[in-house]
Amino acid sequence: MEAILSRKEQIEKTATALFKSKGFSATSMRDLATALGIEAASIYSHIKSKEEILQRVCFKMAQEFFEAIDAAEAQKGTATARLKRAIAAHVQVLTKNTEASAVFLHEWRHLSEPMHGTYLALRDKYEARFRSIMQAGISSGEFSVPDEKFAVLTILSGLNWIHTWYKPEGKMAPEEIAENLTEMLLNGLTTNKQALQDTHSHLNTP
Amino acid sequence: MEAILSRKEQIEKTATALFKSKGFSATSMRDLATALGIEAASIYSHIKSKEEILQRVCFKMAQEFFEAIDAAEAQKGTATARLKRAIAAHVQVLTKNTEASAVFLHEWRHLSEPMHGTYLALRDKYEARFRSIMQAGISSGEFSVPDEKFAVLTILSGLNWIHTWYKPEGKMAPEEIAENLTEMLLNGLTTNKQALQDTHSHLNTP
DNA sequence: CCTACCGATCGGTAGG
DNA sequence: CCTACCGATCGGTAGG
Repeated sequence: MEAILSRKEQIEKTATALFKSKGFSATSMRDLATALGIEAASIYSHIKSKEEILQRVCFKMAQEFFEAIDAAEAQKGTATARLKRAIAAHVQVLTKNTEASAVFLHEWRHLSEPMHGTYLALRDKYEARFRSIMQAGISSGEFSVPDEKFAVLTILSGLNWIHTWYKPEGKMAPEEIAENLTEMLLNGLTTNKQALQDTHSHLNTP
Repeated sequence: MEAILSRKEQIEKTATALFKSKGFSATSMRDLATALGIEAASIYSHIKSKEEILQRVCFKMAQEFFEAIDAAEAQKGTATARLKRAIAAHVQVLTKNTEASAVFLHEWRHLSEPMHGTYLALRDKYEARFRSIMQAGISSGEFSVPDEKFAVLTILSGLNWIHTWYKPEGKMAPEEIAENLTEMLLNGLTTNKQALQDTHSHLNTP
């Protein structure tokens, strides 16, 4: 199951690991060359620039996320079911590519124009997919939420920290992570929905 | 209400804004000097090194977060009430210092040892405060959660994206943000807790 | 893929 | 706070 990587793919993979751990700007082409066991100048036989690597990683991951949500939304169902599938799909992509996901989520701001703008537009398009599920759930009465955009961003931020700790050999499988997150985000922490009212009770106190 | 800033404070404030927007590594002392209207060499009359600025920002914010949670936990109450206050306190600190918060949350990895280790230890201590509230809530039956550490990190990640969009002049006030987040995290999205069961129904289907 | 090298820029210091 | 400057390192190119 070990894929044979072309030199270009090796460069991308090694660079992704370095970009994640040191950040794009703090990673030099000499760092990358050393990690690959070659000279810095040799890298340029395979790629045009340092930024090209970042572009490839960012847009490859964008594509993966879109393909995953396309698959998740291919089946119909209640908004709840669709949201659950979208979350699971997102978690699958994140856990399958933790390093590339970290770069995708944190290093994109080092893209120069027009790629920087393209990235932001794609991100908004992706978030819009979640927003439309959210709207459907609000219309159908499945969801009750203060602000739909706010809710979507809270959900996504609840998903996007996974790459910071997920390890394939860890005790939690991707499906389990997705299930736990869905449970928390859809049903909340409290055992009964009245519990929160307690914190407002002082309003009724003389 | 405009505080008069010492030159050192001006340097820190300007550097914080640059570190947030460009990242620590991509911000040069010449960038900082230009933003301040002085020469790069002059900065060193006030600070010892570029990293010293980062250290000061990171540990000043750490202190603010601890002071806030100390205040939030000074009053007793149910775990639900304490969690709600801890969330509100965290949101207050985040919204009052969006730029410093961004640096605190994203640029700390550029700290060198031993500060890097100190930072991580402080972060764990802070998370432990939330974990202990979570444990109390589980013991008392207020909370039902798959994994307590997982739940805490999901909550914090749901809070820590706020700095990316919050504007003091925006339509949502910090208290409102805290309330919306608490509502979402404690009660979830769904109008009734049975809704999620629908997505499991295929298990019972022949 | 390497040697040899480029101009630019980096964080920081000396000395006033 | 400035001028003048340091050695180190940067991303990248020429030419093989």
